[in-house]
Amino acid sequence: MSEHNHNHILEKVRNELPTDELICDLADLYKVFGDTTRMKILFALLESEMCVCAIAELLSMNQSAISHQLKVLKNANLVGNRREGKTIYYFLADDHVKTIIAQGFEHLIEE
Amino acid sequence: MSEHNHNHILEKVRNELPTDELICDLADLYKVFGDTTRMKILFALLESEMCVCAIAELLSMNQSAISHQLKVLKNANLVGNRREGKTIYYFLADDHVKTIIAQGFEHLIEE
DNA sequence: ATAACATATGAACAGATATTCATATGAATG
DNA sequence: CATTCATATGAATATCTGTTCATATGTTAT
Repeated sequence: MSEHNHNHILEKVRNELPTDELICDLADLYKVFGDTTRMKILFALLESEMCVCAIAELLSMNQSAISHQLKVLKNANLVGNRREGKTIYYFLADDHVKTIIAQGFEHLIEE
Repeated sequence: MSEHNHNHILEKVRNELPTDELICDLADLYKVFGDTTRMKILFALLESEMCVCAIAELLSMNQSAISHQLKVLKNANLVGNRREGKTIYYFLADDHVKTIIAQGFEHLIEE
């Protein structure tokens, strides 16, 4: 245990930290963006709504994998879906996806 | 394999998809935000630069865990550090951290 | 030089996560 | 109502990830 006295800073920072719950929620949200498959799905939906099997074909992955990931995206309220007969179309839920991705982009290009 | 014909959409979307490499880089960036410990560290640094042991004390975690996570943050160019004698201070590398977190926030509060 | 302190690193382990396979649900159609 | 098609779901598995422990590096002071 260190006797280093950073108590001033600690107190200051501690008061400004969000609650554990909020931090968890935020981390959980970003976790959703932190997977290649889901990121590809989001990019695809950025262009057009798509049904599950079209996404699967696009990414050359099996239908089950895509379904599982769409569920994750839906739980995070990043996508919505609508039924049309047998097929279910998925689409981006709101514009945050676009802005969040754009922000990441900007960070990357600055190296 | 489905005989459903979504070939029009597939072609359209395929042409707009970023390269696998870019998508991977983006996912890797968000992965870094997708962990509670790292998120807490980022929030702390948002207030003030801090040395490793101060962060460890703040989060009640051992020094090694914090060091490992700081390395992850540094590899993603999200934090930088400077040495002052024995102690090493970490700080946010740029303003993207702030804007990326803010964007996630906005999504959360909209439920 | 040696001791003490701050941080970094590597190996090991436990817990989380993505994909696959098999199967279930649910809608349309003959 | 039985079959087919589109999607969803649960269990199993293999991989990845975060933390811990032990130890190494590097700096300061005696």
